[in-house]
Amino acid sequence: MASPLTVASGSRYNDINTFQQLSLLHQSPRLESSKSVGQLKQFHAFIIKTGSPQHQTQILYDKIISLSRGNEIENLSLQNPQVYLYNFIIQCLSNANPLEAIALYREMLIKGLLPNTYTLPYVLKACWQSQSLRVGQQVHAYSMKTALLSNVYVFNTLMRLYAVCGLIKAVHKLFHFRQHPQAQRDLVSWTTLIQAYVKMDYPTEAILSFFDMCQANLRPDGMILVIVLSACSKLGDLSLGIKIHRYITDNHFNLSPDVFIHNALIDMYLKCGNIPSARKVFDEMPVKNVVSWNSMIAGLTHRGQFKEALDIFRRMQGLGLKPDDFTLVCVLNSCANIGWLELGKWVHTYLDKNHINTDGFIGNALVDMYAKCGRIDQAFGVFRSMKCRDVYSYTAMIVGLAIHGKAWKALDIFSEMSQVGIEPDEVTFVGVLSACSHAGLVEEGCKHFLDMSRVYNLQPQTEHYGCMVDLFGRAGLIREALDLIKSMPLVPDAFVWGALLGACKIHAKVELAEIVMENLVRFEPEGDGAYILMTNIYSSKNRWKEALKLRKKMKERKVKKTPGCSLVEVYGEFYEFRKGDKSHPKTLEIYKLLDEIMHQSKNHGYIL
DNA sequence: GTAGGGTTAG
Repeated sequence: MASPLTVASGSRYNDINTFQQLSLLHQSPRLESSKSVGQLKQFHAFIIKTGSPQHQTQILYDKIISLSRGNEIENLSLQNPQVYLYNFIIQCLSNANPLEAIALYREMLIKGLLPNTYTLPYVLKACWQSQSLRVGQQVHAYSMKTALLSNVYVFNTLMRLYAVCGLIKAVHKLFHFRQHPQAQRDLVSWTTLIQAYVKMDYPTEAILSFFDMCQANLRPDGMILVIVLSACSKLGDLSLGIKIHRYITDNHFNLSPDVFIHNALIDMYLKCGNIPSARKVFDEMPVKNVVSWNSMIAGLTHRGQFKEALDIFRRMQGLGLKPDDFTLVCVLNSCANIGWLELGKWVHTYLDKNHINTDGFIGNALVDMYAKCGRIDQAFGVFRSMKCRDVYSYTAMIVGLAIHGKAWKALDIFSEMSQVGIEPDEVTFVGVLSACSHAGLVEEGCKHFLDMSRVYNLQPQTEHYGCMVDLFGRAGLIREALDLIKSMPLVPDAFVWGALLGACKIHAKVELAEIVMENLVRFEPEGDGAYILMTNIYSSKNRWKEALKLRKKMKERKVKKTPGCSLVEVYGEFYEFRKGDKSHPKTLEIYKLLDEIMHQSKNHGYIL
């Protein structure tokens, strides 16, 4: 006779295959009249098979509780009907109501029922869902006492608990613990270990474990290769990535249509800086999904290829594919970087039209886009309309206000941030300090710089020292700027020396500039900024000989001057202009208009 | 009836 569990995939319920029908089923009296565990099992299997939404399992749970209070349980032929029912209910609740699931597990123990290898994985899942690590550790102890830990499902789920809680040492210890060698380790155990390393930012350990796994004669599957590729991405190790790619192609475990592998390859090639290979995988993959497009767009954005990223987005739209949150965040990021306000506004309208929630990533990206595209008021509007604001939202707003020279407003937002209890991070302080420096707020800048370590336990990095040097330098406090550099616990880098050289230019400190210049060239031998700035300093003092000498030195050292470039977008078309550029067909009209703007600016009192 | 996958920000 067939087991009742096979019925769900058999003939009896084949006609029921949608959630709507499932929901009707729950409202029908059929379940109420289920008087045997056999029928319950059928429903159970059915619900698991169809992935019923949580509110429906809640309905089922209530019904089962009422059933189990009846006498039917006593008449059942199952070995352990009560444990079975508890397992089932705990499983149903482990997502939607994990604390209740844990309470039921405790109830089982109090009643003297023995949890089995099915119970513990569900309870452990409830533990990470409800962040109940302590309970998880109790389950760990119980599993050792009862030898249930030797079951590979219990073992793997326990590893996952520690991985989800970020306890990488506990994951490692559990995996390698020699005192319970009876614990089986399968491909899932290795996957959990390797993924935990990747998630916790230990990509080298992930790769080493992968090699250990291969040594142990386990054959990797598609899932583990995806994780290993993401470790290569994190390492930026192209040659390793290529080796894994070759391994996949040579062994092609029927993986050729695996969209996950292809997406991971695209991400790996882009993060490792090989754009042509990423494009090749993308163009040749047989099946693409939205993540394939997102990986391309995100990867190109990450590499600073904003126009190319938006070209991919246009191709996606041309094919009528629907973008998701990831796509739109990347698109907004590219818009922010090239100043394409019109496309950014289009994304905003799209979000409104499709009733997409602008909290979280999307809202933060909108704030950043508007601020960087020069629309600080709109940025502020979006910021205020967000129901949930996090450290990223506040930072985007503060940095935006700093760029626009609205220092006091930036400081207001910063104090609002601490009032609502959101902790600033290092980037927030870059915004705060640069706001102070642009507005010449020396006292406020010093206070916030000291607060970083005193109040927020954040160690200033070279960017923060750079901001402070800039702040002192602009205010003419060269002595203070020099003292700060001398007191630095870090080696001053190009950011710091560059700020000081800028100050030398403003205040015409030629001798100091010469010393700073030497330092700066040591850090950035290929950079042209220091040479240009220094040449300008000599020229401003009419020391033409030195200026010429420096230009000659630049030539000798083969330092090339990067031409300044402006990017203007008109109706979706981009126009690039370089110094003295006369390549545009409407050059005459453009220069005429520029002259007019210069003239009017001078009339309004601007010094050009 | 149980466990493991890729892409996003300042």
